Amino acid sequence: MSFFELQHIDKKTGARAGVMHTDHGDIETPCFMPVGTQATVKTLDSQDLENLGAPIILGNTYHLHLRPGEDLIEKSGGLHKFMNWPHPILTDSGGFQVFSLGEQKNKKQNVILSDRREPKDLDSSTTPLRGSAQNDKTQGALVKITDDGVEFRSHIDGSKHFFSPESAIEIQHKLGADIIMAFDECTPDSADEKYTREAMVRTHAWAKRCVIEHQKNTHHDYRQFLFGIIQGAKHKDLREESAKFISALDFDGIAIGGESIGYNMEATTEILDWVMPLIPADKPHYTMGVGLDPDDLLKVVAHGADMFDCVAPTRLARHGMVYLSPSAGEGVRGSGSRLNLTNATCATDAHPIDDTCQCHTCQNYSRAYLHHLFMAQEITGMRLATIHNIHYMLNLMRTARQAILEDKFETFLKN
RNA sequence: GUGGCCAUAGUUUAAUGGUAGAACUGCGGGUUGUGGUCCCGCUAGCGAGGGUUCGAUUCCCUCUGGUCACC
Repeated sequence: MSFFELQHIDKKTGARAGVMHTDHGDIETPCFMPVGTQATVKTLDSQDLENLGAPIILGNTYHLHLRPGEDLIEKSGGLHKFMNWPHPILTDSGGFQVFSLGEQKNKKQNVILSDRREPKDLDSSTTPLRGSAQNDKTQGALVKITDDGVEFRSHIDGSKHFFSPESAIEIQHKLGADIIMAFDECTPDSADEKYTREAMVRTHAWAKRCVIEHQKNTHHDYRQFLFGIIQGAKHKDLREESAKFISALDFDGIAIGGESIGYNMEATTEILDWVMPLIPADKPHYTMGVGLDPDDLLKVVAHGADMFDCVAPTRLARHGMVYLSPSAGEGVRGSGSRLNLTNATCATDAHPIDDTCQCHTCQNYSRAYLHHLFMAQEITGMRLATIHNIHYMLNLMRTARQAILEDKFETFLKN
């Protein structure tokens, strides 16, 4: 059986419904993938995820390599057995951390290398990303990027580490996820075109090396699928070149990465318009980092995306922010598409978060109770809010998929 | 009972003879291929009374409350 099966394309919008077949189960698309960086979707355990019906979750190579280490996880029987999750898993390669940890360091040092809101022209080609080290004792640590790979410092203890395309794939083989990602470099949008091209060419060379390394995989008796990642920032010519290059390699799926993807939705949909016609239709399309707002999922689905992940539903939940469906009227309060449970108005509100929601949290608990848990900083509040937000995203995708199968996705978008 | 010291925002505190600054809390906003991290706004204060002074949160007196020492 082939890995990906494209089942239907919505006649009006082009939105796709399909299914990915893995040896740990099928994943119906479009699908939202909850992020479980350190072998756990924060505050939840595998039983919670089972109850939510999560088809697949993410893990992160960077974090798991640093702690507890891929060797221990392999000895434990792989990620699935280690975390007692028998269903599909995807691991990110760690390439994004080069970008994101560099960003965090920059903020700590008040060095503006890349301002996401108002991009500025910077000479990034000669300025290595300042990296790692939330620990200021390791101040001055740099992420060094060469054609060989990336040298970086651990955010845990400041120790030096090195990722190459080969080692990133080898680590992911040991971790044992069903879907693994090529090692890429995510360039800031503020980088100039010269540097962005250099990074893209490097990412392409790394992609080829990842494919070669992946062919040596002998770690498991089940299949691991490898996805390539398109880069090129906001440059149309680079994006098109990258889409063609990555599509020509022997990848099982195609991802679209970059700083804008998921953050700037206008740019995201424009980039998808550029690259989608160049990507094979018989492979799944993964937009990395999309899902800050539930509507964002629908926007990229309408542009041909099949899978996406975002930390927003879980991170927002831990800060008391929960999603509200458009139909959550009926005496409930909340502005826009989400509600802050820590708001004083929730203190005496006997309603659930969302009267129309079928999740465990909304079926059993009031806003007043959840407000209390957050004000008292009780960890159960985070868990219950996380359950709600994950349910919201998964449910949104289930209903979207149904609409696509019935050629009703356009009207679905309007409601 | 006597003597000393103290009293500034809900809390802990800073400065000042020309109407007070911060931290935490509180209220609200933000959040990318995850830091339960972090960031940004806002609200909120001179214990009471009297005196000196053009003007007192500041100097003086009394009261009230707290605190320490001694008896």
